[in-house]
Amino acid sequence: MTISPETRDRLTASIAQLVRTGRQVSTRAAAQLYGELPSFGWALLLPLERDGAQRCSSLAAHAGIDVSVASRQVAALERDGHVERRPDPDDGRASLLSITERGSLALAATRALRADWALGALSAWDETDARLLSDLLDRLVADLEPFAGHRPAAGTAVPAPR
Amino acid sequence: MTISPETRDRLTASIAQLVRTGRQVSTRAAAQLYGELPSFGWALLLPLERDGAQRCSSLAAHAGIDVSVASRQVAALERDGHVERRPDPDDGRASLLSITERGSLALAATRALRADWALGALSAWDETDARLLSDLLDRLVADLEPFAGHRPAAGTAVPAPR
DNA sequence: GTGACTGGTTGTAGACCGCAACCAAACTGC
DNA sequence: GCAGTTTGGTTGCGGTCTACAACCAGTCAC
Repeated sequence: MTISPETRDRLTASIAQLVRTGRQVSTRAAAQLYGELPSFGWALLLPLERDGAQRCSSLAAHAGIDVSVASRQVAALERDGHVERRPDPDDGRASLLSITERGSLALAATRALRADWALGALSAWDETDARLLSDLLDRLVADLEPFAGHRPAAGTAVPAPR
Repeated sequence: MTISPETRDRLTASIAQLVRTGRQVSTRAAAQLYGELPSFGWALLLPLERDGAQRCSSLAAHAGIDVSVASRQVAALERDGHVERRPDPDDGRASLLSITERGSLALAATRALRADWALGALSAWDETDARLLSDLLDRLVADLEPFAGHRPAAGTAVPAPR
């Protein structure tokens, strides 16, 4: 036995609520969270800045989205000059994407905006609670991951989605 | 000062990750989470079952979506016989929505499916951790709420989204 | 009764998403 | 080296979820 049905319901309700609120915040407080970047800019530019130039498929995997989606988003970022593309020397089919000066600046600006915003939204939190929540969330995400990513492998407890 | 920048970044990253994973789970594990209901069925039928017949606008507010969206979703549920509509005796413009027998059964079936699913996904959790996380999440949602709901009131620290 | 208000519906449009089809480069075997 | 297959990426298309604006009809104030 793991957790009681009541607690399970409460927990799933809390999660659902957070997901919903998160979506709303990200549309309402868009200016504070995105800056001049499009909504997906953060998720794509951050790995580029942190891990250096990489392929479109790598970004897609990292962001947990389909390559086709990443392709379009990257194209948009490239149009806006936040990202630049050069042919991969090791493989003529692929492109290596890297963040531009302009992209770095935009990312930094967005980071600062987010910091300000978080300062207001999380003012009631102290260090230990925040860390505790973060740890628990990471654990939860890790447990949920198998049900999210890569479509269910054959023979798993997870039947085909439809 | 509230929490350190590092912790703040970590926490926001954890939240973003949960939101993303949550979205993926809800598409991948759709069959386990929704049953025969459409994706929005849970959010609408649950309040109807718990609080009894109510108006469309009430459901919308509860679910945190626009009335127009709720109206369409309710129409779909009504077409499928999960919900029925009768004129509000107190106000001829409004309809009172209530869950039907069929809706109740579908909701119960979905609830059972979810219980099974959660049993697997949350098998590593114990009661105290789950409660703790749930409490922290609720607190977080409460702090985020002002930035989510009702468009920013004039004179608030939150400028117009765009 | 006339005018303002309000609950709800519908038209329209935008943001994301994934799948399928496709192109071109790269690898494989012979 | 040349068919046949695999692989990185792009594009076409359709579906879902969302909000806003325009609108209709019933209600309320006076």
